[in-house]
Amino acid sequence: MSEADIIREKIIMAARERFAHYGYPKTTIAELAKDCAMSPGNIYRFFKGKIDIAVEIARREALSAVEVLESVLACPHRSSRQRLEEVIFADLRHTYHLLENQPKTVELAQVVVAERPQFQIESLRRERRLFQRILHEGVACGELMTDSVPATTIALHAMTLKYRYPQIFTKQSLEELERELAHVLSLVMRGLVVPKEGAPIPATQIPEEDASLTLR
Amino acid sequence: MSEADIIREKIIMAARERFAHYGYPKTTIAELAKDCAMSPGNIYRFFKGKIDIAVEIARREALSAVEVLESVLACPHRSSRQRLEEVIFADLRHTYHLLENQPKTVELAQVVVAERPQFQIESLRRERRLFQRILHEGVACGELMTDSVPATTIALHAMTLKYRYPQIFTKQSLEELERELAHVLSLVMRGLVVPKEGAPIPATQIPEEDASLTLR
DNA sequence: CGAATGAATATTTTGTTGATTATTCACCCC
DNA sequence: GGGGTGAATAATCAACAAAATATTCATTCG
Repeated sequence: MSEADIIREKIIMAARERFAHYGYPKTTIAELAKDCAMSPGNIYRFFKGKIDIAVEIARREALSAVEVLESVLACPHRSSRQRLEEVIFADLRHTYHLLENQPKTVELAQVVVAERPQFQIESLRRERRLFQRILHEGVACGELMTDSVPATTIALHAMTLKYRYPQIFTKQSLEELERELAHVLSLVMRGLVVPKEGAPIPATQIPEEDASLTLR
Repeated sequence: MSEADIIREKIIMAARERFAHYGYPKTTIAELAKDCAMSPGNIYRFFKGKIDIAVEIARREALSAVEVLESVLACPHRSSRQRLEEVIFADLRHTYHLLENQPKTVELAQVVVAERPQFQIESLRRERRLFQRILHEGVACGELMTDSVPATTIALHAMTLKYRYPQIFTKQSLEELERELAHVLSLVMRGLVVPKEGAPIPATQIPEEDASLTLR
């Protein structure tokens, strides 16, 4: 790691602290500079502007969130259906807890999205890719059936939109949202899962909160 | 209709005009009063406040929108599946066109919802009831299958959320949204429709724009 | 000469004031 | 006295000024 990268990290760490404690707008470049024992001007040798520091922090946050979700893929003894369901539930819980407990992190994300719409598009794309991989696997091993994996991915993603931005739409509690999501998934799975020997497709069960899937 | 009701109507009509032309915030009570050849104070004998005039207008708008959708119920020669699909497509198109062509109407709705959150809850409830009726019929006549009509209603409603507030989430064109919605509905219907004699459940076709289902 | 500074400038936010507008109410009219 | 008025008051908005902050860049430092 080059000298420059180390300084860059230092700035990011200082910003992470301040953004988390006081929020993005209340954090000034002058303060950040002081934290890093440098002049305000010097910050600009490492970042084009204040917003770019926020973008980098939000990008890492988003990447680590998807990585956690990806651990579901590696986990054996789970059907494709279970994987899909667990990923979607984990996502709901993660966002819900963020909204509840880390308002400053959410605020940061909102500022970044407002300034850089591309950021959200890419985050959503990453998540869709995860869905798509699970669907692909499921079709390959005969657990799932679909005409078109890409089309089903988009449909699945659109159908679960509400559970990706909870609280924005409703004031429902996490419990309500989970119950509702279970119904949504039950319905979807009836059209997606290959039935086993005449047995009907069972309803979705709300999975256990898995600590390893809970961020932070 | 009592004398008071007639005056009330006069105020509503005048407000409708002005709200549509100049928007809610730019319309003053004084102007409204002048339009109705009365004093500003007299308006308050018919409405508790300015916002209540907007609520009444929005309420009528919402009721007439649902009424138009209800005409699908009366229409014969259509399966329950078709009815559900047509209602959801009509809703998407209606909202999309509103957003595109009647920004002032949308603004009015936003003001009302901001001030009276209950308004939105009730509008959504009305729509859900419509879904529920179609589902009920479909189950009764053996076209649809579900464990629980109420649960499926809620699920269906949640899954199609994106198409009820298009443009708010994405910048997709109506054509894209319709294609996407068709995929969503295809997937859902596979879990909802009773198959006919071993024949697979066909994919959803994007219905014709039906002039009688297009408001205004 | 590249790295860093901090004063100078541009932009954004905040605060203040005056004007506009919503709402009330004491009073009038038929 | 029910139906209405319009001036008085309260609340909100808009325009502007002041302050704070982001960003730049000529200059200094090592």
